[in-house]
Amino acid sequence: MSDPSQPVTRKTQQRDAIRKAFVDASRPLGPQEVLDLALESVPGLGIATVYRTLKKFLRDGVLQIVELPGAPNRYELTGLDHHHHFCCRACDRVFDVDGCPEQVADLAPAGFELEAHEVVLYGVCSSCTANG
Amino acid sequence: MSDPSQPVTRKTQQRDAIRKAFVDASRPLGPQEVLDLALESVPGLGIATVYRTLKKFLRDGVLQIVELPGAPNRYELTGLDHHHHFCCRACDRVFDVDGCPEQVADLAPAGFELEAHEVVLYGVCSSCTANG
DNA sequence: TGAATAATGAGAAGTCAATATCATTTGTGA
DNA sequence: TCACAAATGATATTGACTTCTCATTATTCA
Repeated sequence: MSDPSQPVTRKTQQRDAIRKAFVDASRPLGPQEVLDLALESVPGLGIATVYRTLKKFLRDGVLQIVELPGAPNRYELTGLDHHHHFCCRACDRVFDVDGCPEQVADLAPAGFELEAHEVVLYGVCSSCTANG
Repeated sequence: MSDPSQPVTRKTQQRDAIRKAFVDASRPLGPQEVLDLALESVPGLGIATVYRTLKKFLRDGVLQIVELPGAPNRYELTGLDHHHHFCCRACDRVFDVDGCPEQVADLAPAGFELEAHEVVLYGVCSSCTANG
């Protein structure tokens, strides 16, 4: 479990706050969003620590990257069921979407080896629809 | 047809070569790919001209942007039928994929307004499969 | 509690795609 | 052919996101 090439991990307020941000949000978060949310728990938290922690959580398998077209990377907790994402064009937040169109696997041209796929929905989320 | 806010458009070797690159390739191209392909027609072509021309072609409706997760923008000719894209992880080229999973429209959560969607396939293209 | 050292915060520095600058070249209509 | 202005090529610059540096702080365990 311990990797001798990595220093011993300590438990810190900052890391707890960052982990908590993901658990509470239940949606993919970008670095700035993580900072904004975690600042509520740890005033003074810096963006550098957010980036460092995201990187560490990736290494540790706590988080995984969510890449979206034309947008900076988001991060989400690992271990979720296969799902896709909805980007709200009004608030720029990203939400999880359950399910997956089965025919996706049939789209690949003949002779192409399909290894993975992404489905990204765009529109307006329910809270923006209500408030907008 | 002519926009008085824009200078008179001239016909140049460079623009012809860039347009030709898209027609010949029949797939989305990134700026560097465009440069590489168009250099065969116009030695000395610069990357700045490629960017300028892509922007102009976007304004003119000749090209449209293809945004892909975690990758720089590609561009493709407008007027194609609705389609999606396949990214080859070996050669990093992007190919068009005909068709669309119909159930995509059903994925959006209740209360969310779906306006558009993207489907991106990842894998190995046929030529890389053959040569790899 | 105290030494060792991991972690942090602030700001500098790096990356990389995309844009701006400017002297030179080239296309176009007269 | 000429004169004007659009277009180009080389390069500097921007802008955003991310990483690095280093002095300081905080955690851990003997």
